[in-house]
Amino acid sequence: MTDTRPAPDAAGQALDPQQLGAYFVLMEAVSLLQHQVEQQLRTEGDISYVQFQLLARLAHAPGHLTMTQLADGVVYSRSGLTYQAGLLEKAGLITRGPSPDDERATLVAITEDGRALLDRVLPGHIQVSRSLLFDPLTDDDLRHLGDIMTRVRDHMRTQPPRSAAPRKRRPGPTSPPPAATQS
Amino acid sequence: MTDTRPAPDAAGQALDPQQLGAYFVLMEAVSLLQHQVEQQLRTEGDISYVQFQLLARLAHAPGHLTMTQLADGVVYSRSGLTYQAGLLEKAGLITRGPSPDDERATLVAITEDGRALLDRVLPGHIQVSRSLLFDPLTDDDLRHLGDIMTRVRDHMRTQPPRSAAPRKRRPGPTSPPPAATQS
DNA sequence: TCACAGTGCTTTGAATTCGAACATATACGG
DNA sequence: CCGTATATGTTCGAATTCAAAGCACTGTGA
Repeated sequence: MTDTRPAPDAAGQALDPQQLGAYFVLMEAVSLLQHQVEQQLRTEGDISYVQFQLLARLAHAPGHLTMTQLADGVVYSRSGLTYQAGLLEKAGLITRGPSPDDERATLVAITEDGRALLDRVLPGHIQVSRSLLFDPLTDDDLRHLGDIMTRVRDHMRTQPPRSAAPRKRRPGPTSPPPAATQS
Repeated sequence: MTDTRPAPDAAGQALDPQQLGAYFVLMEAVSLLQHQVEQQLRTEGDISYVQFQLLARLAHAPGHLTMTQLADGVVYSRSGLTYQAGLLEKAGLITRGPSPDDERATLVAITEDGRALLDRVLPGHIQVSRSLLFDPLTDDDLRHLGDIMTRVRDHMRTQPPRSAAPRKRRPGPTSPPPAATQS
């Protein structure tokens, strides 16, 4: 076998096969889960997983949310959100209106129909998740999994800019050259 | 099924809030991770995550793989794989050829250029994964995560057929299939 | 040999997604 | 008060994805 394994640049360690394996199996399992979940949502509520996420976040939000807040919460590009919001508004599941404070902002809220749809699909959604994800896990596994992923999520949320924000507020300790975009 | 009618608002659900939380945070964290990883692969190797997965699987495979084997391994529709294989072949990263045994089968293999590309992007790929995923985790966390997701993956792999849309059991209005679905 | 079901892959059409460019609105410095 | 930079949302074009339909081959039974 050709062992073409060039030593990684400077800082390179031989990659932990255990880390690599955990990472790959994580991505694979989530992909599988997402496919099944998507199919379930489409069958029962005729919505996609993204739309489900949007509705769920709006349902849990206190009042209205701006488009950017919503996109950030769901890990989504703003243009993609515009598209989905158009669909959801046309379906009567959400409302879009101007903000009294900022003329440029658009406030989004869920409608009663949206809440009803969410309530209708949620049980089945949970059932699928349970049979695929929770079934082979013990309570301890589940607690550990939630704990682990929460830490990972929080860690990632502090690191990178999301959606398309070039620089909202980025206290980067090692990013002095913001690539002077001046003319 | 019919008595599951909890209050629409938060709180009272027959659904485990802990399960739900673990599930949601899992999906969110993986989404974030995938976005970052995708960006890294695009920057360093000008490939998508799917293409990276395909190359990685081919690199680890003993010889050639059929399209279906490859699609199943990567959680992918076969038509989508045709598209990506076309791109990868055009880029000279893989080869497609007929099978000596089955005329209808297409055997796929990675080229030297493909291996070289993989070796070039892998270190950066691992670095991103490490800084985002492994960094906030202990070795024990990582071991547990790999174990958990492996079990979940295996569990899901036994349940539903992926990619290969079961054309075997066509639920036609006539001629009920006489079962006996054996491999 | 022939018909027919089963398998492997590709083509097609529609839907979804993102990044870049755009129009508008706000904040800041002079 | 103007001029520039920044923020917000939308539009546009390109890329990607999937399911359904189609084509080609295989294997089995009559």
